[in-house]
Amino acid sequence: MQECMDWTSVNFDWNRARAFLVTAEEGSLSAAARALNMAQPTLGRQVSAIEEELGVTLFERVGRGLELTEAGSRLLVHARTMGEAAQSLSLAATGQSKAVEGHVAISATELYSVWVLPRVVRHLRNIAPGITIEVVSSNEISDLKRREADIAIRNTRPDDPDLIGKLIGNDSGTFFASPSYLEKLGPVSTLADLADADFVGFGEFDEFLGALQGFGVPITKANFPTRSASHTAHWDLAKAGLGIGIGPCAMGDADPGLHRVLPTEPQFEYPVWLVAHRELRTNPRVRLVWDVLAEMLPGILQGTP
Amino acid sequence: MQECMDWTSVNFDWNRARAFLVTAEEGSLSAAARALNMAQPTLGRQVSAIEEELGVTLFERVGRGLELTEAGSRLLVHARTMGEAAQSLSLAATGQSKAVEGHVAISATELYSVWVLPRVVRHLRNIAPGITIEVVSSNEISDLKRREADIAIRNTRPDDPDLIGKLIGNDSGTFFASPSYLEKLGPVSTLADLADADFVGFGEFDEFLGALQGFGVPITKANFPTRSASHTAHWDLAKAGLGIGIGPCAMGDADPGLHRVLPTEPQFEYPVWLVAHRELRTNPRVRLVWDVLAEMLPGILQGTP
DNA sequence: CCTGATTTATGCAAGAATGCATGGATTGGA
DNA sequence: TCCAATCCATGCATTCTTGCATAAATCAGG
Repeated sequence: MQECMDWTSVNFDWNRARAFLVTAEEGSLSAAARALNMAQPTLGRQVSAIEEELGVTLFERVGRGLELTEAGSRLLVHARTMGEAAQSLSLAATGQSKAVEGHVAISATELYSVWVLPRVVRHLRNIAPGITIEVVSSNEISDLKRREADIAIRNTRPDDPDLIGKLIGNDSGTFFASPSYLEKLGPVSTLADLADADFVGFGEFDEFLGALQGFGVPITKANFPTRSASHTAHWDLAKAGLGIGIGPCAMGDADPGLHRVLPTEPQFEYPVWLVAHRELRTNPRVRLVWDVLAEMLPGILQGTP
Repeated sequence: MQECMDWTSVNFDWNRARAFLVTAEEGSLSAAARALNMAQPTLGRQVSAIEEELGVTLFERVGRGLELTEAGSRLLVHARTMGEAAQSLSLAATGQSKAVEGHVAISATELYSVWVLPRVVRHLRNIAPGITIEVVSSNEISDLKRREADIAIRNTRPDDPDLIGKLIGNDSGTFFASPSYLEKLGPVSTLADLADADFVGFGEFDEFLGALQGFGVPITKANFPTRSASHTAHWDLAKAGLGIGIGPCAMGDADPGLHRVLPTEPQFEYPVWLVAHRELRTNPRVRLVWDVLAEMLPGILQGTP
């Protein structure tokens, strides 16, 4: 243990680093000031101050608005790490705070319940021991207004004005099948080669079939010898070699028991929304779970565990 | 790109996080105040402020001195991440600063020149494009006073009062040999089994032999059929299967062409010092290289690339 | 070309953080 | 047991930062 560390290099004003970070991310001093609930001149002075303190020009004053210099973008990555650590610190702190105790129910589709939520819940248990989590696994659009869940992960924008939503990003799904079935099927180079393939169906049958045909997959009802209303069952049936299934790209790619039928096609894109009661957002423990979900979901969906 | 990010969780006072970090690392408010060139009451108030801001008690006031609470230690890891990022930011900034341009010569032993310095130089080239680096590879104790090098990595504490030194940590070396030679040698379970082994010698012969015998290795001059004054040549001779060589544990463990002769024995421990002119420490570009070395060396020596 | 909206920069008063000096408390050793 | 050293907490004058109001500058669109 080195007792006498040299702190001179961390002796600059960290708040100015924060000013630099959110100014760069938001794109302008005014927007950053709004985001931080501060006055715009304050942020401008902080940015100028850190520029002088570090001896580096971070932004080029080009007309209205600022533009990152090359040095600024190189320094921004470190400011981002600081920001992420600050966010983690803040989240973990509100978790440790004895004020947040109680129960939070998260609703998600079946596949998300087994694919993304376990990690999130594990992390939540670490940073907020006082919170108990309930996972409501359902393919139905869970009714938040009836308190079946406090937070829901959905694939559509919420339309109810009482609900507040946050767009996390886009997830994508594609065709997967077990290696054994792919061997039986023979080589597949285009979607047209799937005319005689077996598919494992799930959910609303006609809607599903229509979507596939819209993508140029030449299939009919005869291509569905197996079928389940449960998405997890559908997934396991595909894994058992009974045909081609559909699931999130990141989930299938991470599963050694499944391979993509085609490397890139087809690509089903759908948005991922976090939804909650507008009033519940102010509840500290729901707010904590919300923030942790918003922090972790993008990484998980992009398949970077 | 999500345009409207939520910055509320990074909206706390980052300087207070810094106060928390160095107070925890230094162990007391007074020591932290000295390290940061601040007054002790200031730091005390900042720590109290962040405790109230986060709603978490970070320190237990126990007599004289503070003691981290459990929540505090859990939050400290995030503060450490912030601090490391802040240090990287600061270093990269002084590197980008156009003030630091010129030449810096680093002296190191032959093995360190090929094992640790390449990574450091690569990193330096990234964060400080204006600095050119010269690696002075020499087993001799390079004379800093004659300007053969600006910074030296040594294994002894500098005794000259004009030189300033910083202890990086301890490195350790042990016996390595190629798989082919280990097979030829047969099973080895204790140091006594090495009485008939071939060693590759290097450096001062008698001193080397004495040190080995002091470790309880039963060898004589007859055990040294091969020998080189160059440490890198000695290393490559061992890699070529000509006998047992000695080198840093982390370096040998990372080399697929070499295995340890014995899993833990013998363990040669030696300190690693960074040395420079006292006056040169104030030179910004030398200071930058010094700081980067101090930051990277511990990780490299412990074999965590 | 001109207008309106939006941005960055500056002046000034209020507020907050800082440093110094000091008091109170605890530990370790003579 | 007492003393010296060390540490944390508090009061107060000073310095620094912040926020508001406003000016100057730039871009988009009619």
